[in-house]
Amino acid sequence: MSGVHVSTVSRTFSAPHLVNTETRNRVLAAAEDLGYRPNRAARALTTGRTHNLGLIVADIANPFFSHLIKGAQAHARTRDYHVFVADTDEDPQVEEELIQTLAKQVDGVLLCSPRLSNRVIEKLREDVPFVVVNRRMKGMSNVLMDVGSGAREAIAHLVSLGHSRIALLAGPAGSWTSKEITDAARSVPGIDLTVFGPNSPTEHGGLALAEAVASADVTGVLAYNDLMAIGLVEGLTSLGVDVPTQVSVVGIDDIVAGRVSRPKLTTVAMPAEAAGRTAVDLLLQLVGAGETATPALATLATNLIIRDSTGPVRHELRTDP
Amino acid sequence: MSGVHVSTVSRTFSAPHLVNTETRNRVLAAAEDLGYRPNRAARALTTGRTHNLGLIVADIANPFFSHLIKGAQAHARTRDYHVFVADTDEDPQVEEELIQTLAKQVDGVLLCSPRLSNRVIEKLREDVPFVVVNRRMKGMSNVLMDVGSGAREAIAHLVSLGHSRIALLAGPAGSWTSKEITDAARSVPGIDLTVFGPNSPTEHGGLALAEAVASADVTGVLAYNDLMAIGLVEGLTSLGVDVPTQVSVVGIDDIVAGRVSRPKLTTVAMPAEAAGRTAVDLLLQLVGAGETATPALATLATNLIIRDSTGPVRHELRTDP
DNA sequence: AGCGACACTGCAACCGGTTGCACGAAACAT
DNA sequence: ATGTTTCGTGCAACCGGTTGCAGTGTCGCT
Repeated sequence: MSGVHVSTVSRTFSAPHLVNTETRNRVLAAAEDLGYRPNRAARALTTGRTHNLGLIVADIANPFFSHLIKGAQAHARTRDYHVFVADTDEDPQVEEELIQTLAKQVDGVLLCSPRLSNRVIEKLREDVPFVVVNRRMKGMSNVLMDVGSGAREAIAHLVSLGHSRIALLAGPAGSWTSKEITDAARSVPGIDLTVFGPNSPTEHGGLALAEAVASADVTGVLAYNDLMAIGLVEGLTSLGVDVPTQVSVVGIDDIVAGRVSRPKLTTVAMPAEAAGRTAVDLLLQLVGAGETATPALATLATNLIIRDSTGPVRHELRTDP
Repeated sequence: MSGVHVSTVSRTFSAPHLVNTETRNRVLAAAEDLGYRPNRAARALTTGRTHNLGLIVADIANPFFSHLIKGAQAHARTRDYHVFVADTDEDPQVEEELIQTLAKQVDGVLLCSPRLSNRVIEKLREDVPFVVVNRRMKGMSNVLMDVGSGAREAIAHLVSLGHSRIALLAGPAGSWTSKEITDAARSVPGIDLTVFGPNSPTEHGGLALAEAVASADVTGVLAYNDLMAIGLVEGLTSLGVDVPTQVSVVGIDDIVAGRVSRPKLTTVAMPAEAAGRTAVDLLLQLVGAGETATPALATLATNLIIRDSTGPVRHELRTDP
């Protein structure tokens, strides 16, 4: 209605300095009037930039991921990007489909704790730039938590309390983090380690292991995440095994539920929000640089939070029957 | 490479019956070979259908929403739709921007527990079809939880335990659910109700109210959600007020943290996953029907789950000083 | 007055598909 | 053998923007 060519309208929004102030104002006024906003999808057709990022997680209900998501979304917003989140339900098949669908609708994808094989990820990478969180992949940008040293710290804590027979509840198959934790635990000398898994990384997964843990000859447990640890504690308690006097339990993640459950959960805190922010930074860097991009690696520190689910081993109760 | 016109390729994917079986196979083979997939965004330009839905929540870290999201995503997937989730951080401003950006990239939006005013929502509605969850809006499709009767049931439970001086911890300003709960509570005869709020619907929000609740002359509390209830219990406990012997607390939502916190939280369960599924159904119905759509209303039942955070009032302790 | 520089703005091709229409060939009917 | 369908495919316009190029008008300078 302002009687100008579409290209002028276009420039008003994407290159304001190229259009006369007065014309621009007229266009803006008309746009305001008609409630017009440039169509991002159409723009993406020619520019190749959607100004959207995709974020894929295995389980949106896992509080660890929620915080990562919040960090990523808030940070992306400050860079005029939007983050679309999708949940794979721990299903590698769904994960792959999701990436392919997302590929053309976003400028880059944050892949968090993928369950896919490295090979498939390498292939998908041709379709869209990636930053992989919680998995080390050569030649790609990664955001990692130093979960190995977190696990070692947790086990050192158990050892310092006198525990030497320790169980490790592994996470899901395909999880890099789970492998990392397992390797770290195995590398600790002088302990007797039993590994259970792979398991579903949920409260239910922990609950299901209660009997096995109770009948195994262990006094300390490190779980793949807090959800499992909480489930385990619940299970042990209902079996009449007290935490921490009979078994000490350490989780990983530091989610709210761990702080309010009783006993309060000792855990390895993961900087989820920071990871989300960092991942967005690396991804935008990658997107901006195009083909020439150098993959970057960020490793974030973890730290042990000692609460009430761990305590000194009681030797007298653990003599032979 | 298969030597056919683009339009034939297009038809191979969007109208297979129009193309010769043999040609189709050749195209599909070539596509497979080149890793070609139709660009959804480009398709959307002409068809007006992106096959994407947007889902907007106030706080993705709230477990109630996580389950709603999972329900919606899983259900949408079976209809060949994808759901993009975005978090507003409880900020109406962000909520509005998000809707506008999403508007052209999705076929419809699920707006969950909006903080925006009805007026603004009515306006935004011209840009994109909506289904509003947890808010009654005339002329629009809604998915509601019968939170009013849930609240009445919760209060009846408290009354049956002998409580009559009851506190209500309201939710955030602008929340329809909060208003609904408050109205329901006020409509219960024979109790002495104190309303606190509006409050931040988080653990921290509940924690912050502990002192006020402790010094108010109440023996029963109904909180806007479990997160607040958990925070309140934490706060009361650290003030030396025991739950449930001195104060009984009821939450709303039935999140995991409530089941593992001690005492286990009595709560009004909300069918979050079902709500997500239902909302997707209504939205697709709306999208399919275009302008002629009749708005639908779905109300889902809630139910009281009695656990350990509520108990009989102890009259002897509550005599005057 | 004449000329180049500069600031705007319009033109048209393009992004990657979709779709109504037309056309040719094969199949069927008369 | 000829006329009529039917089927399969190509053509070209279009969706809503972006952008290189060219054209116009204004201004300053010699």
